[in-house]
Order: sequence, then structure tokens, then C-alpha cells
Amino acid sequence: MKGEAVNVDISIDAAGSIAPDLCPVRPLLDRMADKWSLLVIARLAEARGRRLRFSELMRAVGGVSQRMLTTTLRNLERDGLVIREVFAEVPPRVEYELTERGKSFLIPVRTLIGWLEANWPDIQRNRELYDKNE
Amino acid sequence: MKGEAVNVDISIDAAGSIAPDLCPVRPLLDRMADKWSLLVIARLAEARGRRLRFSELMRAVGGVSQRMLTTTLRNLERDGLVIREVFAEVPPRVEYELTERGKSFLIPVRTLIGWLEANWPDIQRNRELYDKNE
DNA sequence: CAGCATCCTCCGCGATACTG
DNA sequence: CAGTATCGCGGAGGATGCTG
Repeated sequence: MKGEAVNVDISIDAAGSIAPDLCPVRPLLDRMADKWSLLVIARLAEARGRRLRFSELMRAVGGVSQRMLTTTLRNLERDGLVIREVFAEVPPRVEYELTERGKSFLIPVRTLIGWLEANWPDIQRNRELYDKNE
Repeated sequence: MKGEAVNVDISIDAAGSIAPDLCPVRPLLDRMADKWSLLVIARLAEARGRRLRFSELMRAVGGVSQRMLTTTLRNLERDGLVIREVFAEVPPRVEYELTERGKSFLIPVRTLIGWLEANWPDIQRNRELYDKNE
């Protein structure tokens, strides 16, 4: 029997050791890693509190399909990173904005991106070297 | 002021990269997000410099297939996060350990995990609430 | 022991069409 | 305008078998 996703949780404490599963890192990591979440969050952050409509967001992100933008936003809303407000008008209007938690999420994200940028040249060189010797 | 356009969004484009000429965040993010990389890195970090053999790592991580452990380690090696040393013995012995870059990678990772841990209870509550009202 | 090679499954995501 | 509903593909990743 399979299909039983072994939900692997990890956490690393300050000392670098693995603490017994405090929080399921995986589902949240997956959110970070899916194709559009970070893009959407980045775009909303750029707006500096100005709320964005669905279509605005779609243009701002660029390249995202309606389906994926919808599910991405729903997931972010479910995690309390984004607020969705629907206005009962015709035509309909729906506005999105980051919650405080959503904004605070940008901090670790920036730390990570900072590391990536700082290390990217070395990593790139390492890859070339590695690929050559294969 | 904070949250200037510069850090945030180090503008992430549709391709998933952050600003054309900076660094492609996506491939590295993908590495972070794949199913085993973080686990492997965590386990190697725990060892505190003691090198681990392939089979040791496999047991330590738990649940990984040989195939995936191999490709995960190869990817990490390619990015210079892990060192792989082969000993020409019978039976073969291969040892793995973190590089300095690999260790430094733990810093942003811990920041991220710290955020996840701190926010997990709230997120969980948010999800329950959201799911109930669906 | 530490792996490749092969096959197969699952599901993230895109494309397209329809609707209140 | 802001979505749902369907279909289909591609690629990550598991299972199994073979080998130096």
C-alpha cells in the first residue's frame, strides 16, 4: 500500500540540531516553493498596502493562469497571509492585500534570498565545474 | 522607512527569477523545496562534521529511496553544499559531509524555520477556521 | 555497499471553455 | 470581472531488479 504520504517534518534549532517535530515544515515549504505564491506575495508587498484586484494582480504577476492565481490566493488566504474581500457589485470586484503575518513572512524570505544572491556566483561556478567533469 | 522596493521584491519576474541579472531564485528554491534536500542537510549538520556513509544517511533520513537519496546528494554536491568522497575499497565506501557553504546555508534556513515554528499555531487555527466556513 | 536503469504513478500546472 | 469545470501533459519521485 502506498499513497500514504509520509509527512516528514523537520525543525532545526539554533544549535543546528533537529528538534522533534514542532511544526510541519513541509506543507509551508511547499507553499513557498510552489510556482506563484512568492510572486503573488512580492507583488502585494510592492503595493504597500494598496489593495489589488484580481485582474490587477494577474497582470502584475504576469504569466499566471486564472486557475493558478485563484488557487494560489485561496491557499494564501487559508494560511492567513492574504486577505480577500469581495464586493457585491456588478461586475464583481475582489480585492487582495497582505495580512500582518503575510508581511512578516517577507523577513525570512528576504534573508533567504539574500543568501541565494550572495552565493549564486559561487554556486554557478561550482555547477560548471561539476558538469564539465561528468 | 522600510520595505523599500529594493529588498522586497528584488523584483521577481515571471520566469521565477529575481531581477534578470541577479540570481535565479527558482532553481535554488526548488532545491530547498524538494522532498529530501533539507532533511539530508539537517542530518549532516547534526553530525557536526563527522562524515556519514550513504547507508548511514539513508537510515538517518528515513523513508528515502536509494534513487532519491542519490540524486539529492548529487544535486547538493553540484551546488557545492556537500562533499562526496569515494574510497576505493571492497565493499565500496562513500562518505558525505557539509561544505562551508552548506553550513552557511543553515542560517537562512533556520530563520525560515523559526518563522514557521512561531507562526504555525496561528496558521493552523486559521486553516481550521477557513475550512469550517467552506 | 552504493549505486544505475527501468517502469509506473501521482499531481502541479497550463489550456480551454463556460458562468453569475 | 472573477471566477469554476474539465482535460491533458510533464516531471518529481516510489518500487523493483541488476551490478562492480
